[in-house]
Amino acid sequence: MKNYWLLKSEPDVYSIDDLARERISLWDGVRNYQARNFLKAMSVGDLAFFYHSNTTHKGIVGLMEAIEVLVVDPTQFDPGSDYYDRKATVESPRWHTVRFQFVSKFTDIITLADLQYLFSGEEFPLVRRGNRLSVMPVSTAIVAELQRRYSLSGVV
DNA sequence: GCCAACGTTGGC
DNA sequence: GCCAACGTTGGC
Repeated sequence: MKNYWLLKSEPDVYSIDDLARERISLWDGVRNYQARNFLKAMSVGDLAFFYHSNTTHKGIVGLMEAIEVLVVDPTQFDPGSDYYDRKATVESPRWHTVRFQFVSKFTDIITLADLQYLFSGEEFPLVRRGNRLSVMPVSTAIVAELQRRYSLSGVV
C-alpha cells in the first residue's frame, strides 16, 4: 500500500529545482512533533508532493519518492546548525526523517488558488486557514482528483 | 508589513 | 498541570 504525502518547503531555502539537481535529499530540519510523526509513518516507496510555500508562486511543483525511512536527523546534534536540539542525544535521538529521491517536476504548478478552489479544509489540511503543518498525508481521493485534472508525471 | 493560528517555554 | 508570553509559519 503506497501512501501519499505533501511536504512544504520555502523555495528560497530548498526548491524542486534543487532536488532535481541533487536527485536525492535528506529532509532534515523538521522540528514539529506532528510533522515528525508523519515522517516516521512513511514507508519506502511512498510518494510525496513537493509544495512551495511562502513565495509568490505557491503550490505543488513536483513529486518525490521516499527511499530511506527512520533516518536520524544529524542536524539535531550539530551545535552550529539552526536545527540543533540540545536535548537530543545520539543514544536517544528526537528527530527522525526521510531520504527522498526526485521523481518529477510538474510542467505546470498546481497553485494554492487551484487547490483552495478544488478542496475544502476538511478534505485537505493544506488549504485550511492558518495551517502551518509542513508534512501531511494526502488522501487517495485527493490524489485521484488531482490526477483527473492534471497530468501528474510520476503518479501511479 | 500584518496578523491568524498555532506550538513551545517557563513561571507558578 | 495551568496558562501567559513568546516565537514561528505562511497566507495575504
